[in-house]
Amino acid sequence: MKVVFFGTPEFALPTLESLHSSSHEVVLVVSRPDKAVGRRQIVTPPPVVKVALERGIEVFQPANLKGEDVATKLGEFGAEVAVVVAYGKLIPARLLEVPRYGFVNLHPSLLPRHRGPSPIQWALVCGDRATGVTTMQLDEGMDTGPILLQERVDIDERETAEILAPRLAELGSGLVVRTLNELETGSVSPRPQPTDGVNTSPMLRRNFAKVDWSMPARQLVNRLRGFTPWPGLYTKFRGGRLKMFGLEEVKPSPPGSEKHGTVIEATPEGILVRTGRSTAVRITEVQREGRRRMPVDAFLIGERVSRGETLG
RNA sequence: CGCGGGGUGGAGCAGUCCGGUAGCUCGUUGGGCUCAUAACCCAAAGGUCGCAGGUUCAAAUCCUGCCCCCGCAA
Repeated sequence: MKVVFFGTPEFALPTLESLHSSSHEVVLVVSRPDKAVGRRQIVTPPPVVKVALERGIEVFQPANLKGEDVATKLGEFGAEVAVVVAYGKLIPARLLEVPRYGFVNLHPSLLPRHRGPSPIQWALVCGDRATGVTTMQLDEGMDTGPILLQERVDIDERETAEILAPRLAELGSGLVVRTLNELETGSVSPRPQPTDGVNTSPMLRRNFAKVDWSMPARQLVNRLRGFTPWPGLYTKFRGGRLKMFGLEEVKPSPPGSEKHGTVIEATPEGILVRTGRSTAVRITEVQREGRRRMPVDAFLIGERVSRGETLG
């Protein structure tokens, strides 16, 4: 099939690559405009654009999809199907009818769970033991379209979004190719999403990174897993930010009734901090502003932290 | 030119404003104490103070340029 690919960040790369080397033909890549990126604010094309150009695929980066030219473009390139993987903007309903096979979307969750913009992260934050990838037919709603294929994976207890995302990207790339194959042969048909277990999660925000020590330990650990590498998790420490990279639940919970965020103990093993519902966490890896990331024993040599000090 | 912090023995930091023999904690090595120890005591080794240039009698410290790391913001 002639495919128009909509995608922007790294997550979309495996699917683009898989399609490119499949029996289908990627005739056009639609991506978001270049933007200023990094510490120096250098205007850079999205990952998908870089790869598309390397593969000699035509690229289109409209500021928005509302204009007439997008539908025209799809027609021009003879698109039979559009594949959307983390494009970054809602596809206007008007466009959905243009390709014969419509728009196929890869969504990295087991829909209808974790609809919305950051399903991988929220699966971790929620402490899910499994997640997956879903291909679906886009409709005018937000991740509400009928399901085509779905594949489930277990989540490792220590896994972070940084590890899980590429795993799902890889898994999803295969699923997308399979979906197109089956659409072509007519061996798959869209079925409506179950009405049970619907759940929509919000976009991750920068301010989620500030730790709320009144949350129970387990939840904080899960948030760190989901928020790695972005937006991360930090607390206030002596007037600056202290990013946390290693966090574990302390079990059994040490007794005591300190206020949330109080240091119970600081040893080379870690900084024990009181958290919600009488739980506690152990911080094992940190990074101060302007400093390098380091294990907590190294941190404690330069910064004397003692019991009773409060964080946050 | 988006804002800002940092680069000092193996590790983490202080010293830089107000130039004048490089310091702290940890680690390492040797010795001691001890039934014993990751604990304690004593001693030692280990540094072109990111790189280059400049000012000065004298530069980690002041000036200029460059490299690298990081926080914020996007």
